[in-house]
Amino acid sequence: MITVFNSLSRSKETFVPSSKNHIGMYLCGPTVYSEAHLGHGRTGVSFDVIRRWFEYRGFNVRFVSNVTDVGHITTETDDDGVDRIGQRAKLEQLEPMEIADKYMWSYFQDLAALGVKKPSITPRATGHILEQIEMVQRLIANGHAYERDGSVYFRVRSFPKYGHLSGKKIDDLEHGTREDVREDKEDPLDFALWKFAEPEHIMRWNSPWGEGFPGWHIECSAMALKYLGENFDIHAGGLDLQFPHHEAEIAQAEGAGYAFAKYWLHGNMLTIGGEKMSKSKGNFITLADFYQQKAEPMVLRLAYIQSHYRSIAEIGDEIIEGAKTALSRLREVKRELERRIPEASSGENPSLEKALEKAVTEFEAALDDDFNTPKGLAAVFDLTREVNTALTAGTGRSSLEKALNFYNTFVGGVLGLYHSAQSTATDDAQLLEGLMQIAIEARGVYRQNRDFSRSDGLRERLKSLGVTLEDTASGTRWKLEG
RNA sequence: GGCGUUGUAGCCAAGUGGUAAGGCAAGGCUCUGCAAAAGCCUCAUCCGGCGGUUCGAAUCCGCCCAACGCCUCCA
Repeated sequence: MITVFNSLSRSKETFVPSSKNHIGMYLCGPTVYSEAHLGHGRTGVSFDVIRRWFEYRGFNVRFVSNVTDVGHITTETDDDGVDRIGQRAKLEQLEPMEIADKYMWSYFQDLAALGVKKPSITPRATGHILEQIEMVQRLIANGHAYERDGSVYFRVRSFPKYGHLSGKKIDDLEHGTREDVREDKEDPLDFALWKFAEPEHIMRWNSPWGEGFPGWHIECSAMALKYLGENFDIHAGGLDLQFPHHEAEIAQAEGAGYAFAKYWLHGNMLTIGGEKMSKSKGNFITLADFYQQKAEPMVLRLAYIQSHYRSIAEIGDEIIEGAKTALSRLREVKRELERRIPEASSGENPSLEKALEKAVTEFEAALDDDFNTPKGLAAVFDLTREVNTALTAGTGRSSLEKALNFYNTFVGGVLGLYHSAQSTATDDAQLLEGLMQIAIEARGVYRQNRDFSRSDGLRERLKSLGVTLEDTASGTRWKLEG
């Protein structure tokens, strides 16, 4: 039984899928007008693990995650509000669509490096203009929307549930709203479904209301309904999208007469120096820079997973350093299992069997409980100590095989921590292995002759190239980095 | 101003009524030619502060302090 924290009820609920073994899940993706940063990575990884957990539990997940490639206006109230994609296009002297494509692909690449699985479907807003127009028409017909000078607005007051998801009262909102509102709206709360395109606006489409472009919120409603149908299971996104984006999505979908998502999941933000990392604050670190300057992607993935997806997470250098060591521990135990299993004596190792049973039980309970990855990791590390002890004894092959299976299933399959970025070509890997054997043999001769200055010198030179040698009872082995 | 979240060891982070998981760092030890890896041991009488409820609270209630988030584009 899986329990999920549903933002709609603000409490943990038993997850009841809409059909026995199929789950529909929608995740709001980014607007692709600049490089993805650590925050995008966190949301990607959080919901990737959640998706993988559902799959582990036997569900077939249709995971839809969009990319927003229409440039939306920065502020609705401001006349000098700019279209971010258009602005960037001018800056880089490219077509708006070139900007969208450029950053969409870099986003995919940065997330793929983190081991985030591809969505089942990645719809783009510009590819669903018709669906959005149709939805706006339905909203007008239902009395939830109205047209003004080529723009169409959602009539927030016509949808009493507006504010439920984020726990906001419409009347409180109004007080906080700035007074410099566009006069063409009936109510300052109303939001745009379709915007009239000023002559200088490049991205524009024909519509029943003239040339314009869709509002930000409508794409997700339209695309989620198109690919997941009514009443799908999960709608997810960053907490910063809860209001107004998700609130608007619900209003649009239900206002148009459709049932919408049953569970709303929100991932929390990342902070840097105690402050939220965001594009608007400019205090972000891009994923690409992180990989280049700080650590490999898997270190970041582990750092993310070490905190719960609903908690605020601070990503500092100390955490990254810690994650490096912890990741290496998880990799080493798996490698050592693979090395030692062929030569281990057959049979079971009773204490390891017991530890395995405990680890599986605890890991499953942790992930079933609103995807508690830090708790799941604790179970993994507890087991790791037991496995290393068993490896020293070198007995119980069948137990060691079970342990290896644990790492592959949970650490690799569910947590996704064994994804390797460096896809060294097979030929190169074989060459490297061969060369290393020669180096190790040569050093072995020095060691046999007790010529330690030479053997240590060799080890140092390899170390400076990023190759570490370890002398063990069963011979010398090597690994890259660290 | 409105709504909300958080405060657990040097750092990160679970726990959320029954007496403090896990990771990193630090110190000691075992093994080893040395190193690394691995293992063992140590490392919060205490969970922002003050009161209250209870046989019993980090966990529930109240007040206070601090930080952060949303209310505007944002994962």
